[in-house]
Parts: sequence; C-alpha cells; structure tokens
Amino acid sequence: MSTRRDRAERNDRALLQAARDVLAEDGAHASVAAIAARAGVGVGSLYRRYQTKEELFQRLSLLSLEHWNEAAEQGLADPDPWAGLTGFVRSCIEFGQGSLAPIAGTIEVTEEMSAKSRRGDELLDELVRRAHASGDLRADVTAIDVSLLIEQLGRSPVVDQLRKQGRDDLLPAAAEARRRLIAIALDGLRPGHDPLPGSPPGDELFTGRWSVAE
Amino acid sequence: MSTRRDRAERNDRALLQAARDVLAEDGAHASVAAIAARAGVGVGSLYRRYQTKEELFQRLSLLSLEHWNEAAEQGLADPDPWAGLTGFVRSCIEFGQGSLAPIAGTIEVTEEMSAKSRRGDELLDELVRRAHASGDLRADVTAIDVSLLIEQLGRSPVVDQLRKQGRDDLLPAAAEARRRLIAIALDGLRPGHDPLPGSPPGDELFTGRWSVAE
DNA sequence: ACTTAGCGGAGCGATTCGCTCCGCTCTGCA
DNA sequence: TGCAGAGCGGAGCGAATCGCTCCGCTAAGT
Repeated sequence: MSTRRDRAERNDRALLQAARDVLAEDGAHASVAAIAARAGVGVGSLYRRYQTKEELFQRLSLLSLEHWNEAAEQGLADPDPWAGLTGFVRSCIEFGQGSLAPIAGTIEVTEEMSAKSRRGDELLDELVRRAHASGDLRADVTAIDVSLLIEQLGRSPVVDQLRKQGRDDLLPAAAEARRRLIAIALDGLRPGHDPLPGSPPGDELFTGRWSVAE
Repeated sequence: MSTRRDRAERNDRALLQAARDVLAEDGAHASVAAIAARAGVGVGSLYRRYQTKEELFQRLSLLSLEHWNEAAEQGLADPDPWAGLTGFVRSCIEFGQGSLAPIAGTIEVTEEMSAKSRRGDELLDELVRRAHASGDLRADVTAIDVSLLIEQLGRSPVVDQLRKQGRDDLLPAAAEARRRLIAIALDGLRPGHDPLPGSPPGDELFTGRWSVAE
C-alpha cells in the first residue's frame, strides 16, 4: 500500500546493487557519491538508510554470505552431486562475490557475519564430499581450492574494464566469453588429469583475511 | 664501470617492478609516491627518469608486450605443442600481465606498442594452431579464449589482498594455492569435455580496449 | 679540497574523499 | 483543495590525497 515505503525499499535494493557494480569497477576507492549516482539517488538518501559507508559495506557482505549459503543449500538439494556443486559455484560467481574482495580487511566483521561464514564452510565441505564420493570431482581438489576458484572467477577483468569505459555495447559479448572461461575452469575440476602441484592449501588463507588490520 | 650509471639502472629496474607490485595492490589509484617508496627511491628520482606518470606506465606496458612476445617465441621453440602453449601461458601469468589491466584506457597507445601487440596476436595464433593440430588442445577453444584466460588468471585476489594487509608470512602458501588454480584451468583446456557454451568470442573484445577514452 | 651530478622528500595547488545540512517536492490527511 | 511535514537531491565542508616541482644536501670525480 504505502507508496513511501515501497519507494524506500526499491531505493535500498538499487543502492546495494549499485554498490556491487561500483565496487567491481572502481575497486577499493569506490566512493559513496559514485554509488549513490549509479543507484539514481542522492547521497543524502544513502546516508539516511546507512549511517556510514562501512555500514553499507557490512550489509553487502552479509547479503553475500547469505547468498552463498542459500546457493549451497540449493546445490545440496540437487540429486546430482556434480550438477549441485557446479550450480553452486556458478551462482556464487554470478552474484558478484568477487567484487567484495577490495573491501576485505577494511570493515569490521560482526559476529553474525562470522557465524554465517562458518555455516557456509560446512555446506561447501559437504558439497565437495558428495562430489568426491560419486567420483565426479577429481580427488586432489579440496573445498578450499573451490573457494579460491570462486574468488578468482568472481571478478571479470574484461567486463569490469568495458563497463568502466562505458562500452555497454560489448558487454553481452564479454559476458558470453566469461561464461566460456568458467566452463573451462569447471572442466578442469573433473577427474582424469595429472595430480595438482604442491600440497593442498590450508584454511589459514581464509582465517583472519576478513578481520580489520589493526 | 661508472657507479653512478649502475645505480641509476638498478633504480630504474626497481621502479618498474615496484610499479607492477603497487598496481597489483592498489589498482587504478596507484600513486607515484607509493611506487617510489616501494622502490626505495624518492619521487624526485622517479620524475628524473620519467617525465610523467603516464610515461612510466607506457614503459611498463611496452615491457609487458615484449615479455609476451618473447614467451610466445620460447613456446614455439618447444617441440611439444602442449608444453609450449602452457609454458607461454604460465610465463605471462607469472610476469604479472594482469596488473596492467587497471591502467588500460588511461594511457596513450604508441605506434610501437600496437605493433608489438599485433605481433603477439600472430604468435599466439600459431601456438594455438599447433596445439590444435596435435590434438593437445580442445578444438572449441580459440586464441582469444586463451588471451582472456591469461588476463583472468593474471591477477590473484588472494595474493594481492594478503600483500595489502602485510601478511607476508602467508604469501608462499597463497602462491602455491594460486598455482593449483592455474593447473586446474589449464587442465580444462584439454580435449574430452562437453562443448563450450556460446559462440567463440570475436576480437572486438580486444580492439580498442587499450585506446584512450575521449 | 672543490665542483657538481644526482638524490630524497617537503610542499604546492588541484582534486577527491566521507559526510552534513538545507531547501524543495510531493505525499497523505483533513 | 489546502496544509503540514516526511523524505528527497545535491551543494558544500574540512580533511586527505593526488601528480608534480624544487631545493638543500650528500658523496662521487678530478
């Protein structure tokens, strides 16, 4: 009913998506002004909804974690272990998880966030375990390998740059090219290849990476 | 002999490597002050060697193109088409080609640069053609797919972020984890997988991407 | 011992940052 | 229809940072 509240909610969603886009384009120096402009609202409206830039980014991180967990649960609901795992990976990549990387270490991690992060780790472990058991996933790949792969593919240099240059005409082609790269990487997760180099990465690469530098 | 000149040359090399590192960490807003500091010289010395920030970045781009071409020629010299192609890809990734992405579109492209770029395209075409002919490379992968793959893997979100946070203790582990991701992606280039989605990307994704936005 | 090439970094004006605050619009109720 | 005020956009604030200049000083060369 209330038009006022509807409008505010639309603005909020637009702000969050704009923040993701601008973060992808401008990286660490994404400015509030750019985010507000991209969302089509004034900075004043942004600051009524979020007291501070950090609060906006915390909200963004929380939503990302929630999406990760929902996608993982959907993947586990798939009877096919391989389709479940790859569906999860693709969903995370397309959601734009990667664009949050530049703000890691710049925002305070709330207890709610780290709880959801732990839950996400468990879900991914289970996805990987299932795919190992069914023989669909090469044996020497760990859950952390998969996490890092999502992070690596979560940003697209080509798409980001074209967007920054305003070449919107080329974006569909770039998105299609990107999908091919993702398919290539996922094919590399299949069994039947030479063993991976080095030893499996430990989770110390994730622990503490999101905490604020003192 | 001349100690003066030796020192200057060492400074120059340190500047170029520092520029690569800082670009990887700070992206588009890498500052001259940060580059000079990382190289262990004053900004004054940087500006005696390069009249402007753009000139430094042009030099950096030129060296990257030259490295690309040398690596491609080395790859072609390898009697094994697959080893030649993957050696080329790995060499480009490790050289840090990816760190130049943020400055694309911000510097003027000299005639020398575009000539070397054309030469690089030809060399890569030949590498891909050889690998196709020997059956080592999946048939639906094009040279542009390989270029985009190099660009995608040319930056490491994990390594960049750990460096920014000063967690140098974790860098070796991150580098090893990165090498595993590269191996996975290269395995995905092998034959024997489902066809890639979409149609092969055209070279319009590269044409003009390096020209200055007007 | 004297000259001077070559260096580091303080500091300039311009720009951009996160954020505040205010005038205006346009909704919702009488 | 008229009016009160909720909610908006964006000008503008002080601080920070930018690319770049310039100068005092160190130390190499004669």
